[in-house]
Amino acid sequence: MQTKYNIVKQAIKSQILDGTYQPYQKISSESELMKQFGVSRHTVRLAIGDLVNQGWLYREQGAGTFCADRSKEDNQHSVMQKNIAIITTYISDYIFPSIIRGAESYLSQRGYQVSLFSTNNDHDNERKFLENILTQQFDGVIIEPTKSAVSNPNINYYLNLERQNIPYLMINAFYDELEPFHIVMDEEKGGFLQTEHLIELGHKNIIGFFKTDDTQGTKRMKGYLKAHRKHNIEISPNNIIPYTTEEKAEKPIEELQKLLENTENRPTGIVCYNDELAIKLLDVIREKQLKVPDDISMVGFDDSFMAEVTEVKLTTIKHPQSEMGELAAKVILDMIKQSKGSKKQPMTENDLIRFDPELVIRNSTKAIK
Amino acid sequence: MQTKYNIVKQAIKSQILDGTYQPYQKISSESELMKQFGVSRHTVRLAIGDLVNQGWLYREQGAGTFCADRSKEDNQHSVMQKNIAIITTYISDYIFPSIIRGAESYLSQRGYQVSLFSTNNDHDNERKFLENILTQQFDGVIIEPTKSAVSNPNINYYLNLERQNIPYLMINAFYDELEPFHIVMDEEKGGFLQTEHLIELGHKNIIGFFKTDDTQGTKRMKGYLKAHRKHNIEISPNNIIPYTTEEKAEKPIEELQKLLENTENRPTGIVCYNDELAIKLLDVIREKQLKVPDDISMVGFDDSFMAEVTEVKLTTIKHPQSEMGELAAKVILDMIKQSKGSKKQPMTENDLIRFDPELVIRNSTKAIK
DNA sequence: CCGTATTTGTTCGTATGTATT
DNA sequence: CAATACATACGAACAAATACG
Repeated sequence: MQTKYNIVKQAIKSQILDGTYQPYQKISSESELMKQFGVSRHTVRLAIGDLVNQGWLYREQGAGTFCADRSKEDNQHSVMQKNIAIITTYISDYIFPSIIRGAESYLSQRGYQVSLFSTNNDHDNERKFLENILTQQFDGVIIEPTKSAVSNPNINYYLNLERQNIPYLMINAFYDELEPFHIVMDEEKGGFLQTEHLIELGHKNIIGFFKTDDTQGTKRMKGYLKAHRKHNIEISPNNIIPYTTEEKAEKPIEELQKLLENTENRPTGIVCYNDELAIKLLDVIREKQLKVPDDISMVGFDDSFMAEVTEVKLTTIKHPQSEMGELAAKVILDMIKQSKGSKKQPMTENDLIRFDPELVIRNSTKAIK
Repeated sequence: MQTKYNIVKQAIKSQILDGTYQPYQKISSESELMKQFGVSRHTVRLAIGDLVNQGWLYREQGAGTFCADRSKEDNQHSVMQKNIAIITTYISDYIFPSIIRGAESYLSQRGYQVSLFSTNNDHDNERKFLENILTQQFDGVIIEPTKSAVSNPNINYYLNLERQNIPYLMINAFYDELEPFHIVMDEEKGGFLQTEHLIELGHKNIIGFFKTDDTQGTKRMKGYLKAHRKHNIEISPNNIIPYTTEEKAEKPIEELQKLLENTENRPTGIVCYNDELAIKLLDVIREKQLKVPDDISMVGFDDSFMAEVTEVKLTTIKHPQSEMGELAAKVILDMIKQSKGSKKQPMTENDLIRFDPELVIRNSTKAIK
């Protein structure tokens, strides 16, 4: 017991216990302790190392060694695995697997474990998962909001996450009421680019298909309207076709069939909510013996693998997919670090990262004759 | 993570997890480890120190360092959440998201939490995840084997899962040496059906593209050969084109381009490893101004959404995807129940479930003139 | 039981790298 | 950019406990 490092250890521990060092307060640096106790640096490090392992102190490279806060010493976190939860709407949706991949690979390389939850766009499921996450020890949560355009009944659960100091961030969309940290695309600009591209090619009769139960769809629609206004093109209300998740399998197809039967005033351009829909509508157009892009131009959204799968390579908007996932992973780890670093950052500036959309021109669009 | 002491640490931990070191067994002495890893004693002691702190080892002065017994470790597991791990090769691969969805929805409805790991078809990653799973408290594991056709260096980890009484099952393929419970398709029959379909349509010159670093590919190839033999059709060795995961982006495309240049003896049928490849090869055929199915018939595999995405709707083999995931989830829960029910079932009968493949005929195949 | 070799424990010195302020 | 503080790594020495012939 009379080892030098043990003496140093006891001395430091005493100072913690008698309140000389308060939680989050910096203790003497290693070189100061060397002088104080007249021992080598190695000995000091041994002493501090033991105290760190026992949860009395924590070290920060470049900054110093600090007194830990043992007041909220819930569980045995020291040995616990680091856990991140990802809540998505649809696991097998064609975009989200890539986002998950980006996040999973970044996180697992850093020793985090990723748990996956899929709401199937149902608020009840979302609630169940949030309860789950609150009950357990998750270090952070990445959420793709369920039905982001309609009001969310689970707001309280998110507020509870904040209260429990569990960082979360939203991806693709976010609930307005919460003003959470979020990573999204500039959807409105995306919709604008889609539409303006067609307008610049001379199209005037442009149909827009938008899924309007998430904010992505409503914002893309806004961009569609904006492009029309900017170029002083009149919009027929019939040219906007909104649909919900439940209707997505049928309604857009039926509506397009109706529109194409009207031979005299047939639309020449189509703005699609995403590539998936574009591919489906392509089939409708083929059935009517029409050609893309000769008879009708169409623009997709997401630049998913689907864009290059058919004989018609889609003009579309680039979605950063896996980079977005990786960034989300990076940001959530930052947030975790900050939330553990004592005082909360006031989050003054814009709590968001917005990706700029980019038009990828392939051959589903063509200038009008 | 690439610090020397961390390398030593991981190496020792691996040997604990793969069973090289059993509880209470003495590990190499510090001086031996110094020689083994070519590092200083200080570094070795750092590594061992960490592992001691984490409860993997314990030291006895004068005697040595020993492997700890973690089996009867405290834990309030009874209150713990139920956890299932899923290890896949590629998260965003076009089939696997559906399988995961099936499993996730079944498991989460029953209060289990699903953790996801993606190996990117790399054995090192697989090992890392297995170590992870062994370290924590998982109730069961669903695994899509990485590079199932080549011998697996992580067998010891699977054996350790058994030793720790953690049930696991394999999906899509399995490692032969382990004889694990597994859920697969009858891949050979699938390959047979693909090929026989073309033969019955009068095709004789049929190219087969097979990814041969997983067992699915080699078995489908076997079916391809069997169909030829059954119908007494000679096989040119040049008609079989094997490729590995690493080559999949280039080799099949280049090989097909070469084959199509040979105008006098052009193949009339193509059997594809999967729909994804079929779609890619379709592009090659289009470039050569040839038509599917008029000039060339092709058969895909998996009946994924890709099969109906182009103007040519693929004839393909139906893959049960999400049902397979759900079944895997069901079975793993059964296995967990059994493993907790004291005595092990002898697993007498066939420890497997095999899905029967089914041909889906669309319009990428046509009788030869 | 003794003595010696082995093995871990403690301590010092030195040097270089990397993160923070 | 420079100074500061912790992180990693090498080398050396002696102490204390243990194993074993």
